[in-house]
Amino acid sequence: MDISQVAKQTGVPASTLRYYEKQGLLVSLNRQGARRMFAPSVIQQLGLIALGQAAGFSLQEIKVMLTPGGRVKIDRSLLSSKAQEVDILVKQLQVVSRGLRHAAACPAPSHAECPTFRRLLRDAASGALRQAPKPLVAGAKRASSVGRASRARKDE
Amino acid sequence: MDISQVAKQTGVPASTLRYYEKQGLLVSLNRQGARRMFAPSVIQQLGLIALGQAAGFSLQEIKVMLTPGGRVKIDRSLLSSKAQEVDILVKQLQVVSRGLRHAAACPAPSHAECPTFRRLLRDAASGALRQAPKPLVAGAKRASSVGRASRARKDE
DNA sequence: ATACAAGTTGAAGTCGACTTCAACGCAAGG
DNA sequence: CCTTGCGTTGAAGTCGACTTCAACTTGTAT
Repeated sequence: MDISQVAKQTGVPASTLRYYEKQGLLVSLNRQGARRMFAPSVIQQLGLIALGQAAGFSLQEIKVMLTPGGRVKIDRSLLSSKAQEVDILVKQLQVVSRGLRHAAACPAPSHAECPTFRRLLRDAASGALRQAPKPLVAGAKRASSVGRASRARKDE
Repeated sequence: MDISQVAKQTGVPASTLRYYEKQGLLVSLNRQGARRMFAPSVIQQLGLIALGQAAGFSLQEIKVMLTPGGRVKIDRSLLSSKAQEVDILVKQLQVVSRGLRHAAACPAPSHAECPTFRRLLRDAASGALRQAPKPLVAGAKRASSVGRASRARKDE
């Protein structure tokens, strides 16, 4: 598959694919002339990367988890500790969600006065922020829909 | 309270407080000479900001939600739609968590072969990333522990 | 053969949320 | 008086994950 095919199928822009390769997350090799040719497995690899990102791993962290071939070679304990982190984050976000809903519903003129809100605020502040794990779902504004992709983004 | 007191009590660095003020998220006024003096309510305001950030609002979004006095003045529907987004994110993260746990537990030599993993991968990739809402908990590497003071840590 | 779309590269730009820096102000204490 | 030390400012730097750009080279269709 050439770069634009991968881009179309996965929704990951070509520039990102090149970037990933430069960062060592992807291997393409077997170039046809100057052009990259990717093995079909690249789609799996991109899925892995997406999963890793969604879990809050940085690209560099993800990199050390992939063998050159793109297979998972991970330290299982690292993985499950990350899963725990994600779970913690989930709990914090649920608190946040409750906080938002309360703020939306509570008719109190000043939320600062409402004990419920104050508690949520404390939880959200000391909890949710204090030990925030990672940039979580950062830059992923659009793009990346590895599962399938009708039409991709225009790249450079 | 002067800036360093606020910093100590909240854990938010002075530079951040100045930054927030410059961005219009905080009001300090009543300066003593050249020095900022904050009303005690600033702590509440910082809590609100922390909550907003944890919910995935950008500082600018948070700004429009606070009246100059630091009170919530929010468009309630905006709030609850944000709460929904957070809920969606929570669901996605739960998928991610399951994916991580599976990867940690599954003995298959190649995860690419495991149907369970493939499914999780697809979900994580097309779901979790595709419509990620906001930078969520971005830069908050350390700092910000509004709920507790400089010493002694209790609960979480 | 020639045009043109698509690929390649390294370098630089972007974005958000801060941090760091240099240069300077000012009040209190030795 | 003069140092110490916190405070102030605007400007610039940082970080991660990309994107965009300029300048080319290639593959393919006509």
